[in-house]
Amino acid sequence: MKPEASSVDKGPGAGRPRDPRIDAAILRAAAELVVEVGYSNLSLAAVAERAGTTKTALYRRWPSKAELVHEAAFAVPPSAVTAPPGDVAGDLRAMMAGARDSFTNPVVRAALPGLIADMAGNAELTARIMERFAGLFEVMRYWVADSIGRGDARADVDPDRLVELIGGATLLGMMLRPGEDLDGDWVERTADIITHGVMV
Amino acid sequence: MKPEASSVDKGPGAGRPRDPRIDAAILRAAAELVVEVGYSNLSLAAVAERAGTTKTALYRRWPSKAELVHEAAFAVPPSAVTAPPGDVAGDLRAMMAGARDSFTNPVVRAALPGLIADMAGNAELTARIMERFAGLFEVMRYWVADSIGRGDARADVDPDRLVELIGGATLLGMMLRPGEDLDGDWVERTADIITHGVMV
Amino acid sequence: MKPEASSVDKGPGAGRPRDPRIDAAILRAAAELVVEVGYSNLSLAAVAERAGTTKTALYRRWPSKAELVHEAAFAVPPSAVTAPPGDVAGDLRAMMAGARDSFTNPVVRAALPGLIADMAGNAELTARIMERFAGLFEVMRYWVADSIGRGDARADVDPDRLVELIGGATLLGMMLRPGEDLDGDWVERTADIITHGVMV
Amino acid sequence: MKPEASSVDKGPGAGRPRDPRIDAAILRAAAELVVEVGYSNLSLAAVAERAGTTKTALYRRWPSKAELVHEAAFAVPPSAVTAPPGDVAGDLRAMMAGARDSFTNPVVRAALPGLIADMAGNAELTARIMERFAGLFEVMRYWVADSIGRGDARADVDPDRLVELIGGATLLGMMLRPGEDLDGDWVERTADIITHGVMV
DNA sequence: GCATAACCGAGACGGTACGTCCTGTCTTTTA
DNA sequence: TAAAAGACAGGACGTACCGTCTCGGTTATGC
Repeated sequence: MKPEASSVDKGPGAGRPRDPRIDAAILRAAAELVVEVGYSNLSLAAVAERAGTTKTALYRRWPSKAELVHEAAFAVPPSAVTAPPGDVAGDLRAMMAGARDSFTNPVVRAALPGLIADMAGNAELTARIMERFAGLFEVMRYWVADSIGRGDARADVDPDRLVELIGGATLLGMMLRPGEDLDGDWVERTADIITHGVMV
Repeated sequence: MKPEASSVDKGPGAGRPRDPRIDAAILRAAAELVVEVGYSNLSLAAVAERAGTTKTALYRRWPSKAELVHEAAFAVPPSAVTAPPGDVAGDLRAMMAGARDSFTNPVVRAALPGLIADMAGNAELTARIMERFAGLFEVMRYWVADSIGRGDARADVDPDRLVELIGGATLLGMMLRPGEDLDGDWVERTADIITHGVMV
Repeated sequence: MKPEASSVDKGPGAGRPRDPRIDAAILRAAAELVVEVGYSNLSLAAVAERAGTTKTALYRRWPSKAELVHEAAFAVPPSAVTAPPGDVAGDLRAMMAGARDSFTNPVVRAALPGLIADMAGNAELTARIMERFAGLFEVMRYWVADSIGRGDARADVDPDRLVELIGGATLLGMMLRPGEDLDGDWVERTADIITHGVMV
Repeated sequence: MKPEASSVDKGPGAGRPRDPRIDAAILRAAAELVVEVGYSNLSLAAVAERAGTTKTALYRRWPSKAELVHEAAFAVPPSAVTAPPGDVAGDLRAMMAGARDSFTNPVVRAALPGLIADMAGNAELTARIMERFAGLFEVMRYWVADSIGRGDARADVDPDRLVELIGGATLLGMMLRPGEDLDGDWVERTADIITHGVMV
């Protein structure tokens, strides 16, 4: 049995079904532990123990620490912008705040640096993790097209670059401030530059 | 003997002096190996072996893998902008290209994700690595103040946010493209947004 | 359901009857595999797979690896001496050759050392395996009594010791020669000593 | 560093020397544990723990459980016959008792079945273990030649078969009696048969 | 000139985590 | 009920790395 990246169904099939409580217990244990000890000090044996199960059950579900932690950290993918009204400055500030909130989540914050390290040189893992954020790019493309259509944004604004700017600044800002969070002022000042960069 | 973060001189002192060729050989070996196998698969024993020396000599010089690789990767700190004339668009494009060039260096690219992981939760290491980039923030502050003074930049542009936007977008852009580099068009499109965000 | 040591019938009973072809397939697979990979490397999952069935069916029939292999190896219990005429030297040589033939069987040879190991500290298993050889002691007692009666054997020959000498020498001789077999000369020379030890 | 079968010296060499107390502690722990839990339940991690060291140190010294236990059990090789006077019956009885004493040693008794299993199919290990008993065959050859020379033994007695008979009967006798020992009567009765088999 | 201090190589040390394997049991669907 | 499939707990395996240490032996300086 090759482990599925996530514990998805694989047809009804025969055999004893996996106990879904074990899935949940492992994810919960991984989330707790990664916050407590950090990604690199996170041992899969410790996760299994806290989840009240064994390494065997864990490896049956996830092929690596990265896949497990990735799923534990991003159980709910970050949403870009929920309310899409026509206010460029407000929307960008909301996106910025959303990115800040996603990355500031304790589990994400503890897991992200390690995940980044494991992703490097593992294109497959990178792709799987990144597809979770694919929606963000899609939403941004619609938003930019809409803003241009309304005459609020310059015609040559590249939406993919915009995602990279917002996400990258948040990522780097978080890394530069171990211990502390990104406050409202930070969001304001960063969104301000981007807003002027987008507006017509 | 506590090892010095880098192999700086510590007075004449007595005793046999360190062989500087070993310093160089270790740094070279570390740079080569981190590119070949990646940060997490980099073993200090392997570095010592390729350098033709031993772990003992290595640990005498650097206290940890992170410190060693950090020094191997950033032997020359990245310069922000060399020619500082009064062209906002040109300057920002040059800074963007400079960041791109720094992060695209094979050794940096191979080492950075792992360094980020080791930095998390190690504020001391973070500080030491970050001080290498302190000059960037300083230069940016001067550049912004100058541009504002010339009436080319808006008065409320925050230079620190600007550094985070440029560096973060470059970092994230690199991470999203394992294998490929950031081309001129990428630099152009990203710098374009920032430029409009800065200009008055 | 406790499994029976061997797959004996347990009355007609209710429910679906066991498929006897599975019994045979498992025993054949166990015999083949123990020769190929040795006792300690023999996994019950592999036996089940080669037999075209599953561990469930296997464990329903035999409670442990030792019981299964024991039955696979000693499907036919070794006979002591088939023709019982009154020739001490000839009979002992025949017994010696019989022991040699039993232990030289490839399956027995591959299985025996592991079985010995599993028997140690498991008196119940030891008893079950040993009762398969109980007939040998019985036959030997008759044979010795008969030989003494005919005046061919000394009166104080202990038949149980005789069995241990013959079996033990064969066992040890086999162990000392991994790869090769015990030839006719070996049988001759060993039987010679015992014969003189028995004869009046 | 390939582990040496036994922790023999390998020249003066460089590097930190092995701590001989660790060798001793491991052997002692292995001897104790094999008696307590049996060979198959003996885990190398448990041996290391009881010895107050780690698996690493253990694997540095012995390549396998068999090699370690073999050395722990046969720290002193069994001597064949110490007093070699010219009494065939007495000498053989002494040899028999010596074999009995060797195999009855608690450590040997606990270790032997498992060792036998591991030896099977590992000719190299078999050879290494057997060479420890090579002296026995040598001594027996001298003893037989001497006895023949004195006219006490028949000329065609094969000394190697004699070793196999004595050792084999003891081995098998021990295996057939889990829990109990081989008593003086057993030695007497078995030696009696062999003595008559040898004497002229 | 010779002691001292720090270097160098080699490699063992305690410790920890890894990912795999196997055993014997249990739980499910299907026959 | 049995059969097939496969998950489950538990635990050993042998390997790899880390960062420290203990050696014997080698340079430099500095008294």
